[in-house]
Amino acid sequence: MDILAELNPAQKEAVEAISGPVLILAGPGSGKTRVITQRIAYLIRVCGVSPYRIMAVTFTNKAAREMGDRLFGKSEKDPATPLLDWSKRGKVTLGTFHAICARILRQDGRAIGVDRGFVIYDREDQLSLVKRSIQGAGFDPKQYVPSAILSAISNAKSKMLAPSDYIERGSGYFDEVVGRVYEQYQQLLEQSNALDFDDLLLRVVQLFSTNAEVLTKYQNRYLHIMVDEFQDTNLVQYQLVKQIGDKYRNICVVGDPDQSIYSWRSADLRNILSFEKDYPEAKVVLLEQNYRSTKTILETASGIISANEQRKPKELWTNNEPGERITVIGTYNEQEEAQFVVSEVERLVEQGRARLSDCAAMYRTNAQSRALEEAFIRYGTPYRLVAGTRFYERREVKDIIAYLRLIQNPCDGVGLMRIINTPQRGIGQSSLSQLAAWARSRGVSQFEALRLLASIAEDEKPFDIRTTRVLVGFSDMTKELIQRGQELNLVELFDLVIARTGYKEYLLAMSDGEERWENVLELGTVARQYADMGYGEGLAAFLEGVTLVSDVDGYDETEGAVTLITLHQAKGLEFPVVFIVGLEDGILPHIRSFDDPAQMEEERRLCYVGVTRAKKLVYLVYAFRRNMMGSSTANSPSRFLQDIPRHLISYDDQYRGEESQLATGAYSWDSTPTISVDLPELKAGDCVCHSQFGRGTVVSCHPVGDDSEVVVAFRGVGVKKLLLSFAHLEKVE
DNA sequence: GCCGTGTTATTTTTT
DNA sequence: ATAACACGGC
Repeated sequence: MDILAELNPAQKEAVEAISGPVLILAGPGSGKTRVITQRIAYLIRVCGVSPYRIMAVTFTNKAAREMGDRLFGKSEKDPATPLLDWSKRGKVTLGTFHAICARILRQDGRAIGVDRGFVIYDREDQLSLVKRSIQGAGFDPKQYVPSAILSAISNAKSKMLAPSDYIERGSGYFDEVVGRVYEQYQQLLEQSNALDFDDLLLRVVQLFSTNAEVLTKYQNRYLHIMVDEFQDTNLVQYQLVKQIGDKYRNICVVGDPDQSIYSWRSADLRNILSFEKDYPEAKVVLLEQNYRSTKTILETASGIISANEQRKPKELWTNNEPGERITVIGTYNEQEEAQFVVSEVERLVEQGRARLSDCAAMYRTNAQSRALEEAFIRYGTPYRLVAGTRFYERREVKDIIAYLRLIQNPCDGVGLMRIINTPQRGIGQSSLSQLAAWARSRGVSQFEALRLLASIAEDEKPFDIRTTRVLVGFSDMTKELIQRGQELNLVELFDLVIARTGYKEYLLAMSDGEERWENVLELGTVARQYADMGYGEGLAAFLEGVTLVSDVDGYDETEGAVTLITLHQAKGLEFPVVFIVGLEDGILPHIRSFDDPAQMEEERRLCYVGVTRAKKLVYLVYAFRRNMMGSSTANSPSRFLQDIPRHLISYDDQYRGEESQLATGAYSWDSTPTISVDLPELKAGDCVCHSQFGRGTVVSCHPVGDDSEVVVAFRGVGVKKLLLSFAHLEKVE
């Protein structure tokens, strides 16, 4: 197969420009992922570059996996003809910055004192460490918001400021506090043999700048480096690319300034400018032809983004059909908004114009998903929430992970504190502070203190008999787990942890215990994938995997359900039908960005990203009233709507400012059920089956208009209110 | 030390 | 509206 066939001239240019730095500015839907994959294939197949010498950095794990699938096939016997042999998969360095850096540090971190067994702290772990650091630095933990301090610390790290730099540069009281806490925080991290997300990157930069030998090794290896979503990289990431690519300078970065939406995570658009400055010989390729959207959608998006002032104008164009006009619609409140989305989806599906999986509803904040979910449940329309309570953030999942983490790395202080009394074993606050004080007086970590406690003679124990007994009991248990861990594979170890801690019984005693236990079992399924790796190796790989996952990683577009997703998560995805809800001033743009023009522009880009996800149909929905945190507020339609040329909108008489037209019922949709199968007669106590929720028992059933509202308690799911005509309930005997 | 109740902050987005 | 958190009684 000719790799260059079916590429347009600009894409071809981007693929063929293999020597020297390249900057690809790629508009939405311009085939940039395709260009990157073809480029890799071209390097290997046509130019004879060893796959081992290529690094490709993606924004999410999912993007990495997909790129791998496209290049090498999904499995050894993938029927689709991939561009390259399956055997070459795994030879290309392919992953997120964080995953790649974790790998480098396991390999070579020793050179700067990073122990091979390090664990990675996620945001929750970080927050708990910040709380401890606030205290450790001598401040009142109630006086400061840990998340604010954490984000200041993370910001500092993204700018490569060490605690001492930060304290030196800081001005004012808050900076002083942050600096001191940062100092403590970093110290605690080191004691715990742990790295946070920022450290993963930072330590590699440090490794490379202090250790010429290691740097040279990587520089010699990576003949070609490619970075996707370059507009969302931060300073450290840029530094990293520069370091590794410095020898061959075959660096290809791909991005779109208009889709930069992560400045709050310290992503810095200036990286694109710096690139042009640092690599003046760089070839710049513009990908401006859009293959994704209709003309109407593209023009809508252009209308929205053109209003940004800090921006280089560019000309996107498409050969696609003009398509249908977009729909702008005002509803009374978020319930009506959600109802509109569901009924419109149902209408499109009935008319055969879309499948459920073709549709996505996007929103600015996670909280907005609730109203949508409720409507989808009531109508019985299958949906898929991309980030509910995230699986790996669930308490029970994190507990088990903490046990496993402690086995890999007994220094893990945050993990230890998490599980030392979970399940409860009588180690309360006072025991803990005694232990902490004793550990400090001995100059050892708390975990070491436990070991020490177990070993000293009965009559010399520093605590009372009861406290000592529980602490030593815990110490013995972890000791056993760590020892047995040496000879067990991950699944056996997993089971042993649960058996030895009584975790199952602990969960099942809770009211929602079954559901939680299922989550633990689910985690066990994940662990199974690592069972055939050697001890340590499997455990480390598992822990790394579960910490670096993102929500979109588990997202599967083939599922027969509507996607509910934040605008941020939607980046890089596409759908035939897109609903953006909450198009109101205060939501999108978000109220927190009102006072900063730069942030305001980012909100606009976010809106742009949403619209450009769509292939065929776009619905922009806003609500007149919205309940937020308990109270109801009235919002005006988003200012972004005003920048859409009128002739592109099919239903635009709503938001011209006349409040009377915003009343409920200003639009209509078919509220009568169109499916006229024989509905089952249901009464309390009946067993029913639902396509999504499975088996359940009817709690109550009463008529509402010519329909019935059924309340069902689903096993392991909870109690749901459903409309009989929509829910597709089947009666089970 | 545990468990219940009342109080409070929380919500912008996440590798 | 909800969940984490603090406080007080057992």
